Amino acid sequence: MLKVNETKTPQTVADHAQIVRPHPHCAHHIKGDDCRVCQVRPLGICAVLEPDEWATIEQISQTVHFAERDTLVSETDECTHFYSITAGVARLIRHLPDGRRQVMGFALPSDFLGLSLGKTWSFSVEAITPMTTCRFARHAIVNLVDQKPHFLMRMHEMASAELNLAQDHMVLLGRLTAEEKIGTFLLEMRRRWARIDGHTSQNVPLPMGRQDIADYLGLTIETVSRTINQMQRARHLVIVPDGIRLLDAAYFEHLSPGA
Amino acid sequence: MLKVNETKTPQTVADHAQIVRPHPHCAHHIKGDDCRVCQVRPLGICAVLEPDEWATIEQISQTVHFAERDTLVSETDECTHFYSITAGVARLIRHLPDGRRQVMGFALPSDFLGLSLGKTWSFSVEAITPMTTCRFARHAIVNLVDQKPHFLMRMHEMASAELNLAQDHMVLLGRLTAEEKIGTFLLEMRRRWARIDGHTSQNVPLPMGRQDIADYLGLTIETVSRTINQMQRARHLVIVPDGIRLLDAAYFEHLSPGA
DNA sequence: TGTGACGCTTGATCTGGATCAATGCGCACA
DNA sequence: TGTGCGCATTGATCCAGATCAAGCGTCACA
Repeated sequence: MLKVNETKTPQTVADHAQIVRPHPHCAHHIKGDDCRVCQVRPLGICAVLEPDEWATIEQISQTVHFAERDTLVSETDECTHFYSITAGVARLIRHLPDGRRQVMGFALPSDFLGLSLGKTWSFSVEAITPMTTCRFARHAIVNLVDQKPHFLMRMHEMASAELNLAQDHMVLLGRLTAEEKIGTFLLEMRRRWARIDGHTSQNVPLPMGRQDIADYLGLTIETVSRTINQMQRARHLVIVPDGIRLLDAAYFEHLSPGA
Repeated sequence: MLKVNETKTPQTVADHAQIVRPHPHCAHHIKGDDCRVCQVRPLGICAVLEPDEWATIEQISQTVHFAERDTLVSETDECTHFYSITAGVARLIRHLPDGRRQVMGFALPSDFLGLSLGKTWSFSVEAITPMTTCRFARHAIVNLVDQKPHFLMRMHEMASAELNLAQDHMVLLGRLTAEEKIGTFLLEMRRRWARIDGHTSQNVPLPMGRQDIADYLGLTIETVSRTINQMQRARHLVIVPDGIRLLDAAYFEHLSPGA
């Protein structure tokens, strides 16, 4: 799953993007996950569970699909369920009363929604592609965390990693130029996809639209479009269907301060 | 501790700022905290400990003082100790190779440094005022967390609150105007001081300099200075020694989107 | 009572990225 | 084979906030 058939053609990225989209159904539920075949288990919240604990998790989880543009959770919702993403991509977003938006991040396969264990969401989650998730009732996870300290420790590890990413992003938003923001973003996405599919490809799938990238980086859609196209004209990358391909990795490494 | 003698004079803020500064010694250690007299215990990491657990904490902690401008931890350091702040204010800061800085946040009394439990720091912590901290060896806290799941849960709660603050700050950095950033910042500081000293005062101590505020809000020092002085000319606030006093709370509430 | 360092303020000017305004392009559906 | 809609691109212009450049007040120390 999520393996890229590495080739020299732009289709590689298209294939990759294709693979993260399961099937275009509306949200529906299927009882009974099978942890033995879960592709993201070693990366996600379940990585610390022993095989004899899989049954426990299976009993409290459901597979839930979402279609593109579905809202998984709304920032005003009470938090009744948590989600572990097994396929697809979502945006975590906060809305201001006047329509301004800030995208807090993108949720990829193996990411967990609900790390804070709080009773309310503080952001909306909207499907960018069709998604498959492993859904848990909040109370079931709270019970599990009470009974299995190593599971709580795993939640804490993942929340800490999230906090670290958030701090990286504060530096980006507060102190980087538009060009540095785009470059850093592309390297971040390449790194995250590599962790999931196990390949270090120069192809970076970008299932989110230009407006989402702009709202993630604190820019406008015009600046995102212009900057990426300037990078293409300068032969630093090529724009391919559903993403970009990095041509000049050194340029991006140099561009991204502190990494 | 940290009580404000509420009066109508600007001296209130100066008094307040005075009180958060213990004494101007260089960093030195005093063995043996006394949790019974700890002023921030109900607010900090120790809030979940029962009186019979205080002895455990006292055994693994030391009181450590820092002078203004001392560096508590450096972003490249290995993390050998954690700190619970009992008095004073510090800045959490990331440096870019070319000298640009991003202040991730300000650490106030009752804040804990090391919530992520990781082996390395990802930011520097620099004392803005003289500080008093309760210091713990990392391994001692890791042991404690292993033995007392409710203590781990407390760490997780506080880390989650931190993540939430970080996300608020991303919205600020990415989507607010300079005026909105300053207004939101002042309300945030008022709220945080109120939690510590128990008063809702219109006096907001600002022990950090203008440059620190600028680096926290993604602005320049000139824009911070101009904006605050414009607010003063418009009678929304008055600048007092070591801080500001809010005159027109409604203006600030209206200015700050989503709060 | 200097004096020099430091932090803050204020003014003049500049500019990176926002805003405003078309245009293009691909794809779903008639 | 159209036609309309949603997105991306591109150009022209604008402006919020950065940059550049003086002051100014206060405090530590000579």
